[in-house]
Amino acid sequence: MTAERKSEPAYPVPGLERGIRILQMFNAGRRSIAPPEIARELGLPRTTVYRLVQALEHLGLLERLEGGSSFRPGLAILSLGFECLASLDISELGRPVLDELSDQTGLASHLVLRDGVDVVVVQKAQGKSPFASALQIGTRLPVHGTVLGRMSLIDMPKDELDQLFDNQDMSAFTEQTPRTVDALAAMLVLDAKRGYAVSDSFFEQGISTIAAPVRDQSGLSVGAVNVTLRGAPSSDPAFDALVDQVVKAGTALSRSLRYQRAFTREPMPHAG
Amino acid sequence: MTAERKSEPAYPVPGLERGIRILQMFNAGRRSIAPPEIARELGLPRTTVYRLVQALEHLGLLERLEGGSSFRPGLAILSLGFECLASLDISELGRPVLDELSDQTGLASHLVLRDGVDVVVVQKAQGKSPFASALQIGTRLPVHGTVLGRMSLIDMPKDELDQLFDNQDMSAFTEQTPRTVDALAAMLVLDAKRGYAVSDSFFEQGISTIAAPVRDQSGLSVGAVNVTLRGAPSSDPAFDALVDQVVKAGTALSRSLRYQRAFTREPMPHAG
DNA sequence: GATCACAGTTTCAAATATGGAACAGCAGCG
DNA sequence: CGCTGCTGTTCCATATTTGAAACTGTGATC
Repeated sequence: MTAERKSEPAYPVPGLERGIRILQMFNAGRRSIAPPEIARELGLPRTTVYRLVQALEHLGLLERLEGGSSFRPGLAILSLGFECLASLDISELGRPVLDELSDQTGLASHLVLRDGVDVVVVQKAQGKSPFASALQIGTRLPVHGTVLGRMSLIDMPKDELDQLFDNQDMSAFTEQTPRTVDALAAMLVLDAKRGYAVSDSFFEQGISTIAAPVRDQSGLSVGAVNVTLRGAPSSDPAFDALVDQVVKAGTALSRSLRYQRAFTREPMPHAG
Repeated sequence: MTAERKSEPAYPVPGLERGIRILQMFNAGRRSIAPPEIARELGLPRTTVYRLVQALEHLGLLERLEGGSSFRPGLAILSLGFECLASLDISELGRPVLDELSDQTGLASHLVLRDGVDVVVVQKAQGKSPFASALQIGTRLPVHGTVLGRMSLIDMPKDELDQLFDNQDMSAFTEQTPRTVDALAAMLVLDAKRGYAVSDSFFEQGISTIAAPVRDQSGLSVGAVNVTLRGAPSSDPAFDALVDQVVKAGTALSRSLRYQRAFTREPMPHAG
């Protein structure tokens, strides 16, 4: 599911990798898991799973569903550098921009960053929109199958694209999903020229999206911002205004990012 | 730093535990760490640390600061069941309540849940307050040294308190911090009677807090809600109104929690 | 320029975690 | 009722990870 980095792990730490894989099994639709499921899905010996689960529980990363032997994520998850990610420059600086975007449009807005062949939701705002956002912080979406993903890719040279999707499956979600890197690249050319992208119920049915790129200090797109709305955006009378607002939010975010990232080196050299 | 669970791990998975400890070294004031620091602080062999760090990088949990060999948390952190925690009942349901509280008071507000001898910030709202909240989601605060913590404890029987703090150090942050369980218990009696707690620059200098308990379906306090303000709250002319609003938010959150948790068992039994 | 301290990497024997096998407890089913 | 399949747990030999030692490179200090 999650993008694999390079192919070979160099030096293995199986205990660690497996424990992490267990935690990664949880998502918005999967809030509790029992050990046998883990063993089956990860292809691990039962004994090992019980040990891992015990260790994770001991660390507070898993909590036993009362009574039973199923587990859900524990609060200690939030101690895993998340506090750090939450204060991540772009995420923190992005907040006001997203808030304003949502306020002005009355729509839910999201900021995503690309991570391999996924984009990850790192910040969102809901404003006073009647419909809550469908995306949670931390949600991952396939980069090739969403406008948010495509906006994150528009500055990537073709050879890097090839490399990125080498051996990656490009499952089709709808008929419009590109199934080859070439098809994707063709879409990206258009996307780049346009400077924004619109999906009529592209990834999720009934939810449409208008997205614009977010660039870092090097001027290359590293993520995207969007608003989500019900129904077909192109039929919305305020469509052009909407696009304009999203694009503006994108450039505002890019500016924050450019400004900030230069100082990301060693904000607080630990005083040994 | 983080609360240890039970004393003995039963069955060890050193690789996992150590990897997790590395990730836990990051916090709001510690955004990047170099391997030698890790080795020193965790008391691990250098070789081992390099291997662990490599494994974590491979998993996308750490990112190499460009050029150097220091690391910061990677976006894959957000795949560790965090999406699940983000949609955690109380956290999700708490949002509107916090938003309203911040809107009405113009102050930053926070929702914390108790986890061992810490409380963890699981949700926050800033409203249009001129000063941003000092607390990040995921931040842990010592339960005995903060009003948020004390509000989370007010329903705990003395013997459980003793057990909880058995072998836990109760460092003093200010002169008012209770240094023994007995002293804490005495404060809690008063806190419980009052139904809220106020700190004049208690934990952090210059920042004051008004907190109220949040109870689960069993009627016992499991967390707390607060607003933070600059200066001394007791001198604020709207003090009584503020307290009232915070307490109301607390009971509103308690209601959501009571309502929701009953269904937390197996929301989506995986269709193996 | 020589010396020292530290960062980063590789090797390999030794210590350790791992997982197969075996057992008990339960539920469903013929 | 006994059989079968699944879960949870314990034990122990073995295969694996681990970490001391050794080596290189770099930068500070004398």
